[in-house]
Amino acid sequence: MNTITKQNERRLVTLLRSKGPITRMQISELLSVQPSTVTRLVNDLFMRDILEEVADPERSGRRGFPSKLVGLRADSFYSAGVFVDPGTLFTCIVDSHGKLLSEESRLIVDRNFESVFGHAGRMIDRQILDLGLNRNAFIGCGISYPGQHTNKPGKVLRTTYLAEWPDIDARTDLEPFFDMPVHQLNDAKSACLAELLFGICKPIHNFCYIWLSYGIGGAAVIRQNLYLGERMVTAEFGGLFPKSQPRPSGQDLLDTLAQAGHSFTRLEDIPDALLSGPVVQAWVDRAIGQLRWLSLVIMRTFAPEAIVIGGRLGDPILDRICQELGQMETLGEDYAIGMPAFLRAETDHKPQLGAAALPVYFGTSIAEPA
Amino acid sequence: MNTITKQNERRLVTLLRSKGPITRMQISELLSVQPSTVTRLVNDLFMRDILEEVADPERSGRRGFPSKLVGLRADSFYSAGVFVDPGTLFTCIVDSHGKLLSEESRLIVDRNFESVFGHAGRMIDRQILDLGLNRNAFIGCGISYPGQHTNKPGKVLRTTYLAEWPDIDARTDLEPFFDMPVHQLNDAKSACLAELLFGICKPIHNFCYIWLSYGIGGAAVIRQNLYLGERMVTAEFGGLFPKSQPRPSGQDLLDTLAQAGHSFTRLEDIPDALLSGPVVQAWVDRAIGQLRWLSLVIMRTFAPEAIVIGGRLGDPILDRICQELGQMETLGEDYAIGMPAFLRAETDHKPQLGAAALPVYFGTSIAEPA
DNA sequence: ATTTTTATTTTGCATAGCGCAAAATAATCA
DNA sequence: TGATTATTTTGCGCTATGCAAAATAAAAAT
Repeated sequence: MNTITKQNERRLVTLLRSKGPITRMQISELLSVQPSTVTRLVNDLFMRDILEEVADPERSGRRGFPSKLVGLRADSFYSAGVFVDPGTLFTCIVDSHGKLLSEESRLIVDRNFESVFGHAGRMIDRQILDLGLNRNAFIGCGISYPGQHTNKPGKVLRTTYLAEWPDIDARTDLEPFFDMPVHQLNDAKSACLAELLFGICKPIHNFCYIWLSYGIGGAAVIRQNLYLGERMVTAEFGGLFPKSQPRPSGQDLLDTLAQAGHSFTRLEDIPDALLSGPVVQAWVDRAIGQLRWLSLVIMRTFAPEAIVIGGRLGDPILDRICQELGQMETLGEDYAIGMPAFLRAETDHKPQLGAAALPVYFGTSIAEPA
Repeated sequence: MNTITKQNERRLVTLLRSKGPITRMQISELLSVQPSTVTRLVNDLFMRDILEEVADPERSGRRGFPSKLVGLRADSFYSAGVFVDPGTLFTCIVDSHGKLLSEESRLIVDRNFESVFGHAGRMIDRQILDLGLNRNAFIGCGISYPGQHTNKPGKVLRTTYLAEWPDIDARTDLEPFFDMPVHQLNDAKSACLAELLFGICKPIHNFCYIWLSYGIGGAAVIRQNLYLGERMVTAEFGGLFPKSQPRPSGQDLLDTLAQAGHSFTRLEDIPDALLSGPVVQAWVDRAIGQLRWLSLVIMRTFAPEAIVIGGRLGDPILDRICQELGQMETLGEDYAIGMPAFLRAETDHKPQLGAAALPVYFGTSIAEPA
């Protein structure tokens, strides 16, 4: 694989992903390096087929050496993603822009760890073959599933749904199934990376992600870097809610519906009629109040520019939550600092995109120094 | 001033401050650089009188080239600190280890901004003269006072006590009074830096500081770096408490005592007898419950190794709070990750030390890359 | 049509920083 | 006294990058 290792190379790639194609002069200013350094950097990455020049539509009729835009090539590398829904296995291949090139899903009948990842590996292999891609054009494979990270570095707590799974280490336990570098993060943190690299957060340097799925997860991005701490247990927003009422998770929604006589196991199964009905609406109203409080906590701790709402609750609910939070004038009584932007996640429909974002993030991004 | 600019120089200084004197081999390993690089780095800093060799008491009777310890020189530079208590001006000079070389305080009679900082500048000048120090051996002067940072970069919100003050920018408004680089941060964040550089947190890379003074402030240190975000309004823990009961601030303690018939304006005026009496004890009990909840919030967001308790509430109260929090088995019902260490701040008796820590931090520390 | 002006990009040169390998050093051990 | 050992330094070369001058390709002026 065509690895991007140098400090300034990664800074450049991160910049271009965030800004889209820009001129060499802009690169020079934004990276605080000399134009000559940009030339060498860019030429080197051209030769390695990582960057390309694209026509500048705005640039015409102006004096001086015509500037050309430099951008990331979509086909500079590819990434594979595996998302393990408790009942279904989702796999996909994306290009370096995060465009979904192929996807394949499969019901999980045998929940055994070896069985699941054996299938996942074969599904990825098949897709690479079908797309006619070169295997070593792959920067890696990302694995994601619901669960809370433990203190052990590189391990993810087994979920309640997959209770028989062992604590899994990406390198030793998963790599044999995929024959490429493997990265692993839980669903919330992976989804957050998909927004950062491929979605609505591309231009945003500091944000927090509230992941509303069957459970509630979260992630914080600081200076375009996922904040993991040393134990990966940071920004676990689900655990913050007071126990006086149930936290506004998808599981709680299912429970609420069940109590009203509508039993479903999966969030996707809730019919639209019910989603716009009074039971769900009342639940959403309560959730918005709770999430407003959570947003206050986030602003008092991380104080990000934006709070991103995403998850698997579905568009009707998440859109409304995001919209109503965004219209609020304040988050609390003595809340004096400005309101964050509330953004609706773009990539949460396909959690396998989050998984595919992991190798891109760990393989091409970098922390800016303070 | 003998500035420390190079990346590895700052990494080395940060390392030595954190670890104390260590051998060149240890430096090589801990910084992941070649021994030869250490030699050059260290020799360069020797010549600039920033480092010194100290005898290794443990190293004797062992084979091989005897290793000598390399440490920071106490006199490599000095720093000045100004802390503005609403009623009193505290100034000090410290050496590079944070040892207090001199201090001077003065009641504030004229609260006018120019008057206060005019006095502060002259007090610092006098102390430099008295100590016989060279003015350009100073890395800078730190200014600290209670208040919440605003969104405007480099500005500190004027406190309620000093309401007539304008928003102050360190560079433009304060530098004229001191004739050296000036840095400015509120009381909580400055105190946090004093613990990081001079106090109990020297060996700790990730911690959060709960500052219990007349108000409640906070700060977060991530990988030995103060986390300020872009607006400096991060980790404002005081704003997190539910409004159902008053937040456990010094002001609340004074109010509580006043209601019990004991009126004081300053926390230092509370007599010991009262501090060990039932009114204060009951207040502390309530405070511990509230701070336990705050600690849970901190662990769910920043998930630091340690939570540090400091402020101006005085030793009897703060010691007890810290001790009781540290003995708890859990922070909440479904709290599954390990307990943080609860540490009692060492430098909070002298908030001017926090101010003096600012130039040291901004002038010699560095963020480690992720 | 040619020259000038302009903004952008590239080239040549110099230097700082650091890795690698070999040498030097100062102690203990045989 | 010489061998062994751990640590530190020296010599060499490479890479990344800054700086200044040159080259480039367009518009504007002549």
